[in-house]
Amino acid sequence: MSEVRVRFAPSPTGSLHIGGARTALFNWLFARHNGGKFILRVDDTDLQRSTEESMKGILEGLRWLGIDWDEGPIYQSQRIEEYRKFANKLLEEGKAYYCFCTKEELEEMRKQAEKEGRPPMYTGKCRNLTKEQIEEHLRQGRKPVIRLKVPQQGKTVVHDVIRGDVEFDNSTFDDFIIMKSDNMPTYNFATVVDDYQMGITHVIRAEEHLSNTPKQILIYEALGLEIPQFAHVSMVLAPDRSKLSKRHGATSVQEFRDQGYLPEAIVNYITLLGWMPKDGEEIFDVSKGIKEFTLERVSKNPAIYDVQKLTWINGHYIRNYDLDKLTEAVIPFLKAKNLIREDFDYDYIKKIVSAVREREKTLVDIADAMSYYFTEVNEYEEKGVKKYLTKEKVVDILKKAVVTLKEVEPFNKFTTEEAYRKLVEELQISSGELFHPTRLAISGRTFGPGLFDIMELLGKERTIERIEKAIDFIEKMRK
RNA sequence: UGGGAGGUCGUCUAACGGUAGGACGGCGGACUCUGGAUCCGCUGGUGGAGGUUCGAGUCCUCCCCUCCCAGCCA
Repeated sequence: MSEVRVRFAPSPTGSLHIGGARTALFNWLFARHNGGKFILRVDDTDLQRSTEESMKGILEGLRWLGIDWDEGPIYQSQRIEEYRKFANKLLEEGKAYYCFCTKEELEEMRKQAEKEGRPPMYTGKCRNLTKEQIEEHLRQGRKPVIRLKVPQQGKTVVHDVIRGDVEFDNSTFDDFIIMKSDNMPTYNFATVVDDYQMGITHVIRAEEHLSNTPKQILIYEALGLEIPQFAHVSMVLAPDRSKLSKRHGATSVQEFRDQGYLPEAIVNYITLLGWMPKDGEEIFDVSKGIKEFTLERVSKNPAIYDVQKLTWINGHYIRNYDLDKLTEAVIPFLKAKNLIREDFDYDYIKKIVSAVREREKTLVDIADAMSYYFTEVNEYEEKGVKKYLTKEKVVDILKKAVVTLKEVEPFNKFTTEEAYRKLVEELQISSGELFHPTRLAISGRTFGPGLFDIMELLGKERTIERIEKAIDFIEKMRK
């Protein structure tokens, strides 16, 4: 058995969306599981739509996810002579031919088929041109495409590792184009030449290409090349079951990254779209995926991605990440919110992250939850105001809290909690009557880390100052 | 119109022809401050109709639904 060689071959015409990332990941897992090679190829023969920016984004997204490639990126646009060489071989052997049909002629065939209720197909009009006719057309400066001569009888069978044998009747194919009139290859042709020359053993890709596969097999056969194994993984669909597109909200790896998802969480989640470890445990790290991944256990169903489940998984990773690593990950989000500049107190941020991580599910949420440690509290949550700051005794309670806190030394979560509980007893009130207004005063919010954690992190001075400010607010509100 | 693939709780995914289970979500409860964290409980499914079989999510037939391909895009 030769070495496993698989490839991921994105077209640089858009972002790396989660469906593509999932396909790349399955290829990568398969390569790593089998001690083989993962090759990155770039299908950039659509010269009009391919962009450098898109290419960069895809590479960056793969790197960020940790999907490293062993060879490449190999650009199709730099291999045009290879495709032309193989096309000429087919021409010389009479297995392909020039077609001079104009776009208008092709359109006419399409309309005729529609009128007769047939599927649109090329009629084979140029299939049997004489050498003289061909030369005459060329002399006139007409630019032909090259079409493969497709056998008109028999079946082509795709032996799919995931789905089993899939049969196609050759009569359903026309003589499809392999080289365009601009002398660039079509997708099906370039793919065959590349996969052969790169020694690809398994073509693992999305199911949308299953219907293209018999055409590729016909090309392999015409060229006399050995056919790789195919595995078509199911589509990842949008929540409305259509193909992923921007109207569905975040779909790309970059967008999820910008929303504060961790690469490990995304990798864990997208692995579950069509596969699962034997023990059924859904949180696992990538080494376990590498150890257990096989194509035979890949599901055939289309999958609809679920942002809520991804978010739940992300929360798990946030709670269990190495604290320093998590702090480093949060810092760009703090900067994006202008909460910190270049000279920040790393240890202080780390302490807050540690307090905040238990209750948040994305890095954006964490940064948001940290804002009141860095900026002044100028607003209070409206529902909190109504619920806690309109009570008759709240001002007296908060004034007494200030007096009490001024005496607390050292000022940490234990001493503040002890002082607060003692105050609750003295005043003969419920804990809530003291704790809730305090939380709102010092954070502006009704939820968050433990109250005494917040106090310790803010420090004595700011805690007291904010409570006093809230007292002012309440008194003004009462006028 | 032709060809191809699929169909298990709302979503993802398990189940040698032999007990339909897990997770997320939703609902409820517990947490001597919150709850948008955590823990516990509940809820909820084999698209439909036949057939084969002692026994069908699983095998067969028909119907229905969804997706993909039929671009000189990939």
